[in-house]
Amino acid sequence: MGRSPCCDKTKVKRGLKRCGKSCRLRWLNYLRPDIKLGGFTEEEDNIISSLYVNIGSRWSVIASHLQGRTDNDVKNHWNTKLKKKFSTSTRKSTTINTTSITPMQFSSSLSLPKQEFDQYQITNNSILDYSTKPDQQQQSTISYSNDNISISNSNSISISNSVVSLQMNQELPNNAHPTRNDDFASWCDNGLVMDGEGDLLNGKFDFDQVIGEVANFNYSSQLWL
DNA sequence: AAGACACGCAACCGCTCCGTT
DNA sequence: AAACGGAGCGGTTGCGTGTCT
Repeated sequence: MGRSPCCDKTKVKRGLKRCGKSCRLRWLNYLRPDIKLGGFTEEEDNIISSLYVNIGSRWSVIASHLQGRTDNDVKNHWNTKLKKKFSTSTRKSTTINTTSITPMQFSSSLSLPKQEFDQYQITNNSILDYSTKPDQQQQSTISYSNDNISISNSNSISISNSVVSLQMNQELPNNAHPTRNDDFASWCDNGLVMDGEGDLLNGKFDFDQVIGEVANFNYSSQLWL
């Protein structure tokens, strides 16, 4: 037996033949007065990309992080523009070995300015290098003027704000990995640390291990932004 | 000038979830 | 507990418009 259509347009009397469901959708996606149309900012692009890396195509969750944007709008924007931009940028990024699971060793303390994404990504690569190239562990000290991140010798990282993180890894289906307490949290591109629901986190994070570009950690304290 | 092609985006389709009966 | 219906969601389509040849 076939499935019944979502609405019966033969009963719609005139005009564009919109049923109740179509009207509702049009209101939600287009006519609502608080909706922003077009013109995505660089910051919005970054948030969308970051969330997509972490939680996948959960457009409603992603849209909930962008004021005035609908899931449909975000989805269209991703499919038409960001997907290409994103695949181009990840092709250029450093390839990281994802097969080895290596305890993360930090030999330096560092802090990072939230705004300076480029510098931060360089820093991330350096951190990853520590996990994949043990012979270089003692060689670098990185520091910045602000104190958004600090890393100690005891495999823990403190995050005082929502900050930039590790580059995406296309070889993994999802950048979120379970921690010991069965919750999820991960780094992502462009300044966010979030859990499996896409909620942003800050607080103190204790690393268990690093798998490629993904860090497993327990967060001993967490604040919802 | 016109046909082909690419792109952006509103809307549709069909599925799942969840509250109600 | 089961059935039902509405709401919400993500994938996809189709149309209008712009660009290229």
